[in-house]
Amino acid sequence: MNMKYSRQRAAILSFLQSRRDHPTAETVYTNVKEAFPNISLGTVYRNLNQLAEAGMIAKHSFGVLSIDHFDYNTSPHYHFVCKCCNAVIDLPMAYSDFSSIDAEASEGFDGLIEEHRLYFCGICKHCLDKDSGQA
Amino acid sequence: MNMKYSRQRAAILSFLQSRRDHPTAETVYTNVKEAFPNISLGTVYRNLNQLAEAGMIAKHSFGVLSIDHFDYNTSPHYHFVCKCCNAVIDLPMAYSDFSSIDAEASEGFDGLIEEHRLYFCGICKHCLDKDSGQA
DNA sequence: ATAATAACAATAATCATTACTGTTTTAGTG
DNA sequence: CACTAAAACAGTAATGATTATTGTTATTAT
Repeated sequence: MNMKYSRQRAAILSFLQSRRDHPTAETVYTNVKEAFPNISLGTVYRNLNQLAEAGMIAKHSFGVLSIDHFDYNTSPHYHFVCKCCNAVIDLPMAYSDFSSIDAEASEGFDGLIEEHRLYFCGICKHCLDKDSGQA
Repeated sequence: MNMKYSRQRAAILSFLQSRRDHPTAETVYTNVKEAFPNISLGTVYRNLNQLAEAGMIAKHSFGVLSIDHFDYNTSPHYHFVCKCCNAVIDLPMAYSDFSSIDAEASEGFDGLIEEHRLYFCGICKHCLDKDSGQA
């Protein structure tokens, strides 16, 4: 589990830190490629997964999307996914508002509930404006 | 959009109806194969998606799982995913208990929230019993 | 019975992600 | 500072679930 420093990983982490829009591995790749022209997509995936496993970033897999998204913000919060442009957006709603949800779900259930996964779907502001202009 | 009858689709639907455990396309395939030995996996996928689009079954994609699951029960309800055996289990918790969650999430958010996706993760009864026996 | 079209089986293609291979970096030790 | 073991790299091949394509068969309405 010894994690050695690498300039590529530092660049990946620093890029993620600069973004609020939960980039995909592909997006990280094309951006970090500017500083490291022959970085490999596999390297990006490997480092993103390592960083996520170390708890330094978060990896979000939404059922409605086929691509994973990565987030520098590891504090628990909820997301919104636009079914129109597939954007992933942070919600202002506090995580603590639903902290009791696991206990509620446990009632009448035999297994051990450890966590919940919750996100919201709809149409983002940008797509709403765009579509109303077309109608 | 005209949907013609097919014995294969009827068999797929009838198999799903007989199960409460949200089978995967692969499981549907191997089971329907008994009555239709040369049915194709592509046929199973196509029909499952058609049935889901027609609202006759539900398709569940969980971010923690890489495989889709299909459900004859289309009434909205929540699920539990075992991180040990990957089983998908219905929860007794009523869907209506969280019907106001979309409105809560909308507060302070610009876009249009149309639905939420919620499921729970942990360890199922079966795996809990199995693991305690090993320790 | 016929003809239009949906569905089929078989197979190839897609796409995100992971695994493999031989080389290069890193970091700890003398 | 050289040396060495382990980790990381670039490049590329493989994986696995799902979707698309193709030529044939089944369904349904006239």
